[in-house]
Amino acid sequence: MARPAPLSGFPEWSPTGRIVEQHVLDTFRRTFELWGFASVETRAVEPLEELLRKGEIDKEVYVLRRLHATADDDPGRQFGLHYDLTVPFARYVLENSAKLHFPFRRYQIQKVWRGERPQEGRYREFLQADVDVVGNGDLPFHHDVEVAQVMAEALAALPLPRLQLQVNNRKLVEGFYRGIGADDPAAVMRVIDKIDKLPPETVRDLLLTEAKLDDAQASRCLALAEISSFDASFADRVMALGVSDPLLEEGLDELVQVVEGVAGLRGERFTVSADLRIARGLDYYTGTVYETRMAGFEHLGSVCSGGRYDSLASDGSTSYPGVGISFGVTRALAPLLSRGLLTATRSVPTAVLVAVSDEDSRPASVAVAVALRSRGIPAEVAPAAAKFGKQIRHADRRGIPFVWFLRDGETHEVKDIRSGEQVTADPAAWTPPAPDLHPRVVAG
RNA sequence: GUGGGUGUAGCUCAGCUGGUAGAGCACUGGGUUGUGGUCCCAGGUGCCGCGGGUUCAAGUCCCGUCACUCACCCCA
Repeated sequence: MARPAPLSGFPEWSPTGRIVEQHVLDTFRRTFELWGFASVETRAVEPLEELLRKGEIDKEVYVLRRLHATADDDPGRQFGLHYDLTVPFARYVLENSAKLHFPFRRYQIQKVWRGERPQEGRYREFLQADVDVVGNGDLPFHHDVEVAQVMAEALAALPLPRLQLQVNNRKLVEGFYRGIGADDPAAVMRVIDKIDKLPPETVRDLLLTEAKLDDAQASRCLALAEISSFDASFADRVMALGVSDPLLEEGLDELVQVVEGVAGLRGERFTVSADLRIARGLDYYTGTVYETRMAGFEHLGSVCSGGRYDSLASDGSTSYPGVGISFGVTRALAPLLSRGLLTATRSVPTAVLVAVSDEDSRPASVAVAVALRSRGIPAEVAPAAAKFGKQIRHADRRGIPFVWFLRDGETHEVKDIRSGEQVTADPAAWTPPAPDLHPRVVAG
C-alpha cells in the first residue's frame, strides 16, 4: 500500500478530536492549578532497572536503544519509556527532595507507553492526567480526600457520560482478612479482584484453593466484597459481619471520611460509592484506593484510578508517602470520539473566514483578518479568490460560523452562514457572540 | 503471551456453489456569469493486504505472511 496504514495502539486524532482532547487537558490544568497543584513534566525515559523494580515484572516496557550503538554506550545502562507517571514522579521526588517543599502538590499530564496488545480502551501510547500529594516522612490523611475532590471537580466540568467513583481501603480489607485468620491476605485480595469476571462458585473455589481459606472464611470474605453504599452506611454492614481487627477499624474510619468528604460533589454526572470489592492490581497501594467507571463503558474498566502509597519513594532514611489519582485521558476519550458522543462545534479554531474577491484585493482581506486577530478573534483568509459560493462552502465544511465580505474594498459585511443573516460590520469593532468565538466541546 | 474474526473505491460495504469488479455516501464539474447547505445532470476512482499454490480461469478455493480487530491476561 502506498498510503501508510495506522499503527495499532498508537491513536491519532482528527483535528476535531484534538480540539476535544485539548479542551479536556485545559480543563484539568485549570482545575488542578486552581487547587494549587504545581505542574511537573518528567522525561519520557527512566533507567530500565527503575521501571522494572516497582511494578510487576511483566510490565511491557518499551526499551530505548540507539540504532548504531557504539562503545560509548554503556551496555549495562538501559533505558525504557515510562509506563505510568507515578514511578517517574517518585524518582523525581527523591532526586529533587532537597529543592521541593513538602507536602508537595503536583499534577502531571503526559504520554505513557505500554507494549500491550491494543484494543478499545487500551493503547500502547496514551495520555494520563495525574494529581498527587507527597509528604516528607508522613502525609496527613485528609489529602486522600483532597485528591479525590480535585479530580471529581475537574471531571464534573466535562461533558462526559456519568462517572461513578468507587472507593475502598486496603487497610480495611487486609484488616478484615487478618481478623478472620487468613494466612495470606494478598492472595485473598487477588481472588476477590476477579469477582466481576468469574462466576461466584469459581471465586469461592479459588478462595478455598488459592487463598487457603476454609468454608466459613470464604463466606465472610464474599460477604464483605458484596458491600457497597453511596454513603457511610457500609460501615455498619461491615461491623455486622462481626470481625474485629485494629487495621480494619482504621481502614473503616478512613473510608468513611473519603466517602463523606467527596459526597458534596455528587451530581447527575458524578456519583461516589464505597465498594468493598475494589482491590486494584498494583501492590504499592497501602490505604485508600480509587476506581472510576463510566456509564455505558463499563467494559473499559476503570478510567480514573489511584490511591494511597506509603512507601513508593524512599531514600533509606526518609520515606515519601503519597496519595494520587490518575485519569486515563486516551482510554476515556477515544471510545467517546469514535462513537461521536463527544465532539467539537467545529474542526478548526477559526471563527471568521475573510473572503477574497480577487487576488489583487487580497491585501484588503488580509487587513481585515489582522484587525480581527488583534482583538482576539481567530480569523483566516480564504485560500483562493474562488466563487463566493465555494468560499462559503470552504467555511461550512470546517464549521467556521462567519464569512466576511468586502464590497469594492470599502463596504464590509459579515455573514452568519448558519442563519444566512448578513450585516454591515466594522473590522475594528465587530465581535462574534461569545459562544462562537472558540470551538466548544459538546456531547454528541 | 493465548485464542477467535476481518482485509474489495477516500468512507461504509455487496460480490451466491471459481468465469475476468459493484452500490450508497464522499469528491469534481455543470444546472445557478461570483453568496454554500436541498434538488437535478454528468464524471473519475481500484496492485480485491502481500507472497505462493490448485485451475483453462481465483476477489472467490488451499497454504503462508503481514496488518487491523475482538476476547482472555493485565491495566489508565
